[in-house]
Amino acid sequence: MTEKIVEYIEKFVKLTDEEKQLIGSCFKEVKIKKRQFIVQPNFTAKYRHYVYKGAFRAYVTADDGQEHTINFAIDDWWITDYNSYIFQQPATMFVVALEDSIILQIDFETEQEIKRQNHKFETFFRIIAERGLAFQQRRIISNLTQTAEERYENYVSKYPQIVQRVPQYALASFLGMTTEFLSRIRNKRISKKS
Amino acid sequence: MTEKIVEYIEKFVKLTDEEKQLIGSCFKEVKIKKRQFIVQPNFTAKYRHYVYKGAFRAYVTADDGQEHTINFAIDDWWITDYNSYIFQQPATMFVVALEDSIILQIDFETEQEIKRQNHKFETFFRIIAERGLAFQQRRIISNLTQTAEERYENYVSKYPQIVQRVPQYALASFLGMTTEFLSRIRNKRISKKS
DNA sequence: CGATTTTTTGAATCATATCAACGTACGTGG
DNA sequence: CCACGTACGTTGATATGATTCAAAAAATCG
Repeated sequence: MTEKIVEYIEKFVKLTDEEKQLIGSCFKEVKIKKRQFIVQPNFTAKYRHYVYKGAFRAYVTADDGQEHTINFAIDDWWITDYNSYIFQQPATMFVVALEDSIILQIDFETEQEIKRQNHKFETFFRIIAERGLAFQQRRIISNLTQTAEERYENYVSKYPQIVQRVPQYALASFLGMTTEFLSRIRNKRISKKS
Repeated sequence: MTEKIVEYIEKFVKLTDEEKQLIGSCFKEVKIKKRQFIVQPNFTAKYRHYVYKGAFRAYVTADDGQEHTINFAIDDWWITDYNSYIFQQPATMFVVALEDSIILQIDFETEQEIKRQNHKFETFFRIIAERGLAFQQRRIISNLTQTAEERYENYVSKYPQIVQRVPQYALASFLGMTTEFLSRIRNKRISKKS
């Protein structure tokens, strides 16, 4: 089961058989049922989660009770409350399974240890942090420059696999609009096409 | 001049005198005049810039010509188009000096080399990427959950030094609103206070 | 100083939210 | 495997936060 994550890591840094063995052993496989939480507010996020198979949604709830989706993660993506995990502070986000899923998780202490021990793992985590940074920068730009409809069209064309797998209210709150408005956008689009 | 950046790096990783010497020599000091660009669209961002003294603004221009501020950087902050720098692809952003400034810049190849050579530098850049990630996550949450007025109040209380130093139209576009609307918010606030 | 850039103000308009009600689909227990 | 309840998506009417445009006022700069 850890073969997949080793393969993933090898896309970024070449590993010896011994290193593959080591890094594989750092991750624990966990089955998560739909609607189960893997991160909750006020608890420190102890793990960084790699999605082996399944789908997750990270969100916050505003003062008025509304949920705002911060991120999605499906097969081969990572998810956690980074602010909580990196600084080992209480989380502000929920991370919940949208389907029955399998994750591979590494805990904070173990991650620190293997980064300290082996330059290659330090490099690997540096690379995924940088990629996350670039990814989020693109999202910030999209949010600032595009209308609700453009953000939706853009997201559908870039991440069709996610659009298909997540509930519409979650997608709407990710894109910064209400469920109702997203519904109207979709209907408009369908009637345009036909 | 490079003492300051070495001191900054030492906050995250302890260095020997030799390493201090080495990392200091990787940065080049450059004076930048107000309104001068250090990153421009279509050119690959060759450098990561540390602001020794001064103020910068990173922004994109949308199809309709409107400018949207992506980031600010003042003394002791870093700035570049990360998407361009990390992947060495053509930039989409401008980065411009808001005042006469002094920066310390490291070029992509040099950075790669010192990260490869010394575990500590790899660690350092991993840490700043992670912090950037956490920082941007907070911004995304703020944009999704708060009204224009709340975003402004929040930003003023967290980054008063920046609010004081950047033009209002730049701040407005950073916070995702028009200059006019920000002006109205500020006036409302002043009259409330008195 | 005059010229340019930035901020302010007012009025009209627009994109999106809200609220309420209804239709649909799904998953869960019997 | 059906039926029921809850979760999800749609639609219409109305409300509102924020934008747009235009023009004046204020601040900054050479």
